[in-house]
Amino acid sequence: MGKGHRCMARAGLDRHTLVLAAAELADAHGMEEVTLAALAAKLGVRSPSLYNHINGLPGLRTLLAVHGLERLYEVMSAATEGVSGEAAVHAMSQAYIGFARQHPGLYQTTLKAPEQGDTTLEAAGGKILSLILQVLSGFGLDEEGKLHAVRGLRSILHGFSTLEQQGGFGMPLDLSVSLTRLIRTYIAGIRCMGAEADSPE
Amino acid sequence: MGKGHRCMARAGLDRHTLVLAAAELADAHGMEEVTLAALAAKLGVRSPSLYNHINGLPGLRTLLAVHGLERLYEVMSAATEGVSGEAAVHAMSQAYIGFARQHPGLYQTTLKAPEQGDTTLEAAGGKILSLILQVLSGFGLDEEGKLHAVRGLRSILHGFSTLEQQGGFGMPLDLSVSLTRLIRTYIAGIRCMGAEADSPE
DNA sequence: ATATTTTAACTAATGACATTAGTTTTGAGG
DNA sequence: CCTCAAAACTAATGTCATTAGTTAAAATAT
Repeated sequence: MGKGHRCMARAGLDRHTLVLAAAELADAHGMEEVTLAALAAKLGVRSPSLYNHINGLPGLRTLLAVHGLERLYEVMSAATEGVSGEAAVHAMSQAYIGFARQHPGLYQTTLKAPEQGDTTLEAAGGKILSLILQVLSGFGLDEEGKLHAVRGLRSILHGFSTLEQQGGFGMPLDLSVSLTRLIRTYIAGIRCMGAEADSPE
Repeated sequence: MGKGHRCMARAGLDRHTLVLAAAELADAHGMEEVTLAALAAKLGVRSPSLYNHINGLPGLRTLLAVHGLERLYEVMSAATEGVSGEAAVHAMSQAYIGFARQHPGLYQTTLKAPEQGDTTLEAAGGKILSLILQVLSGFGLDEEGKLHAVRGLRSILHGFSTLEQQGGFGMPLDLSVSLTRLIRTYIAGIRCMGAEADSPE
């Protein structure tokens, strides 16, 4: 139904519409500007009306996190389709960084809220974890080694994304080259260390 | 007139005191709780009084970032004193992660504000960059390779810190082991790749 | 010592925001 | 047509940052 100009018909909002609009705000203006006031203005309603669909600003942030993780999983999963080994790691990494570049605000929300008992959020994160685990198969790592490697790769990808986005890399040096080299170096390390003994520090 | 000396009136506040108090707030309760209202309450004054010393909340955040970077540089520098090679990389990394663990709020501010023209902030970041560059010497990297490696190591350290702090690592696996393995793997990668040709992607 | 200047503190006021409570209106089902 | 739950609204409260203008104390000059 049409968007009334005044205090007219219902706006026909639902939770999903709110999340999509909030994601647009986040990517366009940054997460600081994702306020209920701005979201309500964008949707043509008053702020309190949003409470019919979401659980306040914290609730919206959680929904954004889940949405972001699901979208992130999609691009990562699509990128690794039919690829394996080192090529899969590179493809997945490019997809991850690309997502963060294309959706800076939404990406930021994905790390926000590890609330306890939020099964949807945990599930969304779990799918990404499984995907990375799968991509890291075939490098001769045992189960524990794979888990450590997942942490390593996630650290690399998240750290690179964050530093890139807020200009932490001030040096005039090609970012794509940096990323490719970083991933290649990490994989080479996994390969080179595979044969060695696990020397304690 | 000479402006080199301080003139303290009633409560004896100055910029440094404010920054220290704000850093305590940040580490104790998180950056969201670092408000001018909370800071003023902690210091026993009213919020507007703080404007005599800082440039509003954005100014305070910038000061916190500089302070955090300087403290971070101190621990990183101290850790690498008299060490070199792989041991220096490990020591520096442990110091970095340790700082982030001990000062979660202050660490968070160090990435916050890359404002333009802020020379003190750039200087503080530059010192850390130089230190990492120095630690990465002696691995047979050329100049460009070293710059890429700095980006890599910073990504690793920042990504690991962030994910660790907000519980992104949900798995029941020793964090110290993960970090040590990650650094060791990265260094091994640098070593193993040193001889190879720079194959394009 | 007294006067002047500087400045750090204050009070008061404004505007943005989130949130709650209570009210009206809408749209769908009986 | 009537009823009812949901979705929108208005009104109100409280927190926060920020600005303007005031007061008083410390530092400095006379």
